[in-house]
Amino acid sequence: MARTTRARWVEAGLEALAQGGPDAVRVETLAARLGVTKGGFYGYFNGRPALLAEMLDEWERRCTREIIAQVDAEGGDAVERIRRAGQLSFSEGFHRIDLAVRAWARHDQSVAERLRRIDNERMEFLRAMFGTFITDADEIEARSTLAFALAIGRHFIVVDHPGYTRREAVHLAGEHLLRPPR
Amino acid sequence: MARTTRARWVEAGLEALAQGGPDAVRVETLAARLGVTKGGFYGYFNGRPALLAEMLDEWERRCTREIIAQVDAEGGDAVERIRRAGQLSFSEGFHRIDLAVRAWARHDQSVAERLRRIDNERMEFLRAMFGTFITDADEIEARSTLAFALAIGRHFIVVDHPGYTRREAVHLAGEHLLRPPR
DNA sequence: TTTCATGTGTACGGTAACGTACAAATGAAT
DNA sequence: ATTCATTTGTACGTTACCGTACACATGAAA
Repeated sequence: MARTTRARWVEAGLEALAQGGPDAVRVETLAARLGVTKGGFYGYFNGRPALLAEMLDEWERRCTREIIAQVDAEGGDAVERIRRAGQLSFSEGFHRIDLAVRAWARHDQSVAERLRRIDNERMEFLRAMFGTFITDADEIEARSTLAFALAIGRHFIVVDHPGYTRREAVHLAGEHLLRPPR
Repeated sequence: MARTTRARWVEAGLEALAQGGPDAVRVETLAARLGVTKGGFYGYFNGRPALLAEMLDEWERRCTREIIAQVDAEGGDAVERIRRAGQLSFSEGFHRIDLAVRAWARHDQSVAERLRRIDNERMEFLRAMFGTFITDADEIEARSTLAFALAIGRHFIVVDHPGYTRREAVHLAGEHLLRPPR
C-alpha cells in the first residue's frame, strides 16, 4: 500500500525545517504529523541523519533544475529576466526552506558546502544578467552582490519603512540596482 | 564568593547562542562550560526561558547604547559615519550574536518584536546619514534598505567572487551605495 | 484462498535534558 | 571561631527523543 511514503517523510521533514529549523526535524514528531508512528521510518532511512541528508538532496534538486530552466524558458530582456529570477528564486514556498538552510549552514560545514554550490549558480546568473547592460566588471560584481544580499537579507531584517509598505521599500531598492550606469 | 556568576550564565548563554542557535542553549551544557553543575542555576533564573529572556535583554542593551553612542562620539562626515556605523554594528563579536538572533526571530514572535526595535533604530541611523547627501526620499529609502540588506545578507550568502576576495566584493557593493546621486 | 513481502504499530532500553529538593561547602559578618 | 546566607553538588523523578526488535496487518501474486 501507500508506498509513496518515502517522499512524504522527506516532504514533512522539509516542512518542519522551514518552520522550526533543523532541530525541529524529529522523527517522532514527523511521524505524528504524518499520522503514523515511527515504525516504518527506519525501513526507509538509516536514522535521522540520513533523512536530513536526503532533505538537502531534494532541496538542492529543486533549486538547481526548476528555477533557472524556468527563467530561460520564458525569455525577455535582461531587466525582465533579473526580475523574474529574483521573483522565482526567492518566491514563497521556496524561500522558507531556503532561509532555514542558510541559518543551518552557519553552523554546519557540510550544509554550507551544498549551499555554496547553489549560491554560486544564482550569483553567476545575476552577473550574466547585469552584464547585458553594464560593462565595468567592478560594477557588475557590486550590483550582483547587492541584489543577492537584498533578496536574502530582507527576510532577516525586521524593520518598518515609514511612508512605504515593506514591499514598496524593497521594490525601490531593486529598481535602484537596475538603473542604467552613468 | 563568585557572585558575578549570574552575568556569567548570561554570557555563556550568548556564546552558545552565537555558536549553535537558541537550541544550543542548554542549562546543563552551559554549566559544564562554566565548570559548575546546574545546581546554582535555578537560584538565579526561573528556568531556561528566563535565561533566554535575560540574554535578549542583555543583547538589546548592548546594541542600543554602545553602538550609536560610539559613532556619535567619533564624529566625521556623513560618509565616514556610515562606514563607521556599518563597521561597528556588524563587527566581529557583535554580528555572531546578531545573526543568531535574526534566525531565531524567524520562528519566535517575541524575539521578532525585540529585533524590530533594534533594527528600526539602525535603519533610522542609516536614513539620517544618507539624508545628509541625498534629498530624494525614495532614494534614501532605497539605499538605506540596500545597505542594511548588505550588512546582514552577506553573512547568510555562501558564494565565491572570482577575481575578488569576499571582502573586496562587499567593499565594492558598499562603495556603490555611497556614490553621490546624479 | 493461501502465501508472502512490506509497511506499520507496540514495546523496549538508552540518552540527554529539564526542574526540584536538600545537604554540603564556603566566604563574610559578628 | 561561630554563625549565617549564599552558592554549589548530588540525587531524583519526568519528559522527549533515538534506535531496535518483533509481531501484526494487509494488498498483491500464485
